[in-house]
Amino acid sequence: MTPVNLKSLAEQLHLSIATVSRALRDSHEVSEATKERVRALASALHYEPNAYASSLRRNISKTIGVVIPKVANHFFALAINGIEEAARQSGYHVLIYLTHDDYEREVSIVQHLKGGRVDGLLMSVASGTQDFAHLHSLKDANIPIVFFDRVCAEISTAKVTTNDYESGYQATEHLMAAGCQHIAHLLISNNLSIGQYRHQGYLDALTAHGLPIDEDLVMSGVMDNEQNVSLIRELLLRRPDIDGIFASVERLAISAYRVCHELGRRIPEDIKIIGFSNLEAAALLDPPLSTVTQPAYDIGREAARILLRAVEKKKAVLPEQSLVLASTLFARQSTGG
Amino acid sequence: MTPVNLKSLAEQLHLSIATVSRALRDSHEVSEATKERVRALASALHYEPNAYASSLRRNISKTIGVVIPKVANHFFALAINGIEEAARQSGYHVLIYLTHDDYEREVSIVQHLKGGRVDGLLMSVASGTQDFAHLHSLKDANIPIVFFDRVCAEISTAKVTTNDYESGYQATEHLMAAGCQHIAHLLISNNLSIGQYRHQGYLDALTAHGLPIDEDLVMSGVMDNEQNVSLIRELLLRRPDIDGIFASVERLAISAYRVCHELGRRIPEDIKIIGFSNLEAAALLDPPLSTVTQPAYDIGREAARILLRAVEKKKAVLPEQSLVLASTLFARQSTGG
DNA sequence: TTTATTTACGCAAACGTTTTCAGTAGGCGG
DNA sequence: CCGCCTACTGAAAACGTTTGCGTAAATAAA
Repeated sequence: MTPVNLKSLAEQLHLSIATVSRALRDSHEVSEATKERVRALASALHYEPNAYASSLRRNISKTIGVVIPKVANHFFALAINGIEEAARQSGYHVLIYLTHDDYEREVSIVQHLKGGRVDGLLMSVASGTQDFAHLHSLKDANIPIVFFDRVCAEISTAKVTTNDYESGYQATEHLMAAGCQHIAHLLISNNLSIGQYRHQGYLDALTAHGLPIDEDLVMSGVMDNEQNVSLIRELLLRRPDIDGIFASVERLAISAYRVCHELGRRIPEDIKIIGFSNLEAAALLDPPLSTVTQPAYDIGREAARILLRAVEKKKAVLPEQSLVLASTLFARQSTGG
Repeated sequence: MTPVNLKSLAEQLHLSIATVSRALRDSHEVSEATKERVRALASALHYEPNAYASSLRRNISKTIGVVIPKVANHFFALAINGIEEAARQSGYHVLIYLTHDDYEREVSIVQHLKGGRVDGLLMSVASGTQDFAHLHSLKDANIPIVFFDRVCAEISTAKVTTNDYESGYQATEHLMAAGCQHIAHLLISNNLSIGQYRHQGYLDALTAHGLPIDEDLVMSGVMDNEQNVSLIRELLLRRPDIDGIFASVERLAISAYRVCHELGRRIPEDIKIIGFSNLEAAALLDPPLSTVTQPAYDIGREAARILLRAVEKKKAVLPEQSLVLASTLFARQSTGG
């Protein structure tokens, strides 16, 4: 049971290792006849080049890392789909890491990745991340990084997002057009840039339409869903005047639904809800949920493409660049239909 | 800007490469004092060992591959979550590959993985896969494989599933208890073992309760959702006597909902529906969907644990072994409450 | 014919790590 | 003083691949 590697192939073909290697990489330095012989034997023996030897020698891993908070979330699942597609097309492999929105884990993951395991990194930062030293240090390790969705303003590199500000603005405007006067905003932990942009859209929309800004109507979600349900319940009980909810993240919209059902608030009669969401089943909810739907697959795919272009050109540091893909607002019954 | 590797560390410390390597791996052959010096410098310079050099030398990649049909599916998303957790705990990395239920892709992926990129493989087979040569050949490459959910009966190895037969039986029984007499079964492409088990449960439940078996009520889903909607519409129009639907895969339950809404069939008054599903929002659908919910996270985590144990022991081939984790039936309004 | 040039291949050195095998020094009993 | 053991360290050979350089033969240019 001799191993099937360049050496064994070379011996059987009475060629040197170098020639076999070159033949398999289709080098012009090898005659067509020889290439044919080599390829024939290689495929007969099911030769697969050792990825690690190749990576070590060429200092290229043909692998990208994807660091995201979670995967059990339709947005990220779709994004991974797009990433995998782009990677596959370019012959790259995809390593997945979940931070669970934990800063320590994020740091630890990034630190490990500097060992050369990946040629580049795609990332959506954890909501708890405030210090970006671990990300800065990637540049020293010559690893390009592209942020998607949850970008990091402090790092100058390429970023792919959706039009968070406009989407927040539109969603709020949509609620106002439906007659809402007291609109709550449920947002994700507020040190995330996307939360800030969406929130700014919400604020500006209110102001533009002459509604007062009331910070008491703004709620930051936490990690735990049950806790979010409690928080929303408290909010709705404390402020019975709330007649509209803008949830800028899917989980919070779902939690808001639960609370409304529980408290007997009718949607959309008593309270209207719109949420950022990629849920396929949004149209089947009771009632169908109006959504701002992000082009998650495209965001993932474009982020990966940008990263891969940089990797191929060995550009460790990407120019500050923002690609913004528009979200779509689907008006359904939860905002009056 | 000298690279920070064993060689540079050794030079700065006036030690040999060997000693530095041993110190970092906490070998007993190195004095505590030396270890301390080495560790101090290593962490000061943020030394990260080159994963590829290490993998090449030790013939161990500390990486497992996960090959699944898709990720934009709550079951697989949760499974990945469990897999990542188990892998992280053991210091392993996770490579993700999506087959999109395409046999050719599955073969190509598996073939590439034999290059030593992974120490082991977790897999849910594509629905189109009929030939298993590519999987058999993994044994030659010394790569252990563990199947989860969509297992492959032809390969003898460890498998982690849910109790598909019993779940199909229970779901069907649940519909009958709710008064259904003409129960359709929407199942995933029928060469998958899980589809067969669930279907057998359905059949046996019907027989056990004296209902006739009618093959015209059994529908195999396809890849495209829109096409599934058409198929279901045809079925319901052709057989207006259908008063219960057992969808043994989430997508088909969602599609069934769409068709019922479209055709004006009331759920549960006219037709009752239960589906395999991991959708968090199932309880918020219109009406709340009764589900058979699989322990997706646990399935992923346990499959990974079994695989990792084998990998650590360098057991390339795992004993035939089945771990069955029970699903839970949640009765909601779609079957009468 | 001689001299360039091309073509086709081999040698050997990397890449960074792990590990086997030796080797040195000091301590200790005899 | 000799031999031996222990404790530490170093030299060097792997792992499988890629690639700069050298070289022989074959072909083209002069």
